[in-house]
Amino acid sequence: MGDAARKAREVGVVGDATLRGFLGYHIKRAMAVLQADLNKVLKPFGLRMVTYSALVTIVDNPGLRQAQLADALAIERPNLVVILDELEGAGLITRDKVPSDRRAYALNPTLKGRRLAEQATAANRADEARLLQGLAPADRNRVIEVMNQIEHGPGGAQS
Amino acid sequence: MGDAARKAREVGVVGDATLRGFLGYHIKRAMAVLQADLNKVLKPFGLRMVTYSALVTIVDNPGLRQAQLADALAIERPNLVVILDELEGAGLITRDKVPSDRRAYALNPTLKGRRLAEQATAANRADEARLLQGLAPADRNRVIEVMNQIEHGPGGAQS
DNA sequence: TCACATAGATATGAAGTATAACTATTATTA
DNA sequence: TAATAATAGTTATACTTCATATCTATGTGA
Repeated sequence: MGDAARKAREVGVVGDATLRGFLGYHIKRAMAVLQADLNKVLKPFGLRMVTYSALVTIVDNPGLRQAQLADALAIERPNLVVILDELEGAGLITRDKVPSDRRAYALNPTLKGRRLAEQATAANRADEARLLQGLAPADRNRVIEVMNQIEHGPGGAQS
Repeated sequence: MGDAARKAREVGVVGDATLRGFLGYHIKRAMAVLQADLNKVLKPFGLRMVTYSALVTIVDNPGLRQAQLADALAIERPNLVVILDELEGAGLITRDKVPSDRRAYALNPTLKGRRLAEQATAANRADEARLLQGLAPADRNRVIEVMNQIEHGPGGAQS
C-alpha cells in the first residue's frame, strides 16, 4: 500500500479493492440497496418483503398448503405461521380446512388480498424499472442467467 | 390458473412466476446460495462473512479507525465493536492507540492476520471460480456493472 | 473556560431465523 | 384391527443480526 492510499484514508477514504474482486461482494451491496428500496415501496401497502412474497405466491398458487409455501420461500414452518397470521389478520388470505386431510390448511387469497398483491406488484415493477433505467433487456436477461447459474449450479442443473 | 398448474401443485410444485419477473428476486436467491457457500468456506478459518470482510479491509487499509471501517462495511459502530473483539481475541488484529487522538484506535493486522486473510481470500476466490465456472469474463464484468448501477444509481454516480 | 462534537464502548431492544417438542390427524404394518 | 410411525400446523424458545440510546473520555471551537 502506497502513500497515496495512506493519505486518502486520512481524509476518510477506505479502499475495498480485495473485496471488489469478488462478484459476491458486488451482489451483496446491490442486494442491500434493493432490499431497503423494496421495503420502502411495500410499506404503504402494509407489507414487508416476506409477507409480500408469501401473498404473491398464494395468489399464484391458490389452495397450496403451508408446508409447500414454506418450501417455496425457503422459510422454516414455524416462522411461516406468524407471517400467515399477519396476512390472515389483515384479511388478505384465508386458511381453509381441506376435507381430504383435516390436519392441513389450504391457503387462499381473498379478493382484497388479490387486489393488494396486484397493486404492490405494480409498484415494485415501477420501482425496479426506475432502479434499472437504461439497462438493455439483453443485459437484464444475462444477469438473470448468471444468478440462476449461481443458484442452481453450472449448466442450470436443478441441483 | 389452469388445471395443469393445479395438478402440479398437488405433487409438490409451487410456481413463482410473478416473483421471477423481478430481477431482485433472482439476485436474492443467488445471494442466499453465495452466503451459505461463503460461510462454509470460511468456517475452517474460524471466520464468518463479516469478520472476513473486516479483516481484509484492515489488511488493505492498515491504521484505519473503527468509525472508518464501520462506514466502509455499512455496519453500525456498536456492532463493529464485538466483531473487532473477536478478531483481536483471535490474535488477527491489534487496536493501537494513536498519539494524535487518544480517543481513537488505529486498526492493524498482525502477521497472523495477514496470513489468514491471504489464505481465506485464496479459498474464496477458488470457491467463487467454481460457482462461476464457464462464465465468460465479459459477462462477469457486465454483471458487476449492473450491480454497481443498482448500488449507486444510473450512470454510476456515487449518489 | 464552557459548550459542543467525536471515538469507542455498553446496554438494550427489535427483527429474523433455527430447533425441539406438542396436538391432531393420517399412514403403515404387524 | 391395534399399535406404531409419520405428517401438518403450532407453540415455545433461543440465537443471530441489526439498530438506537446512552455513557466515558477526549478533542474542537466560540
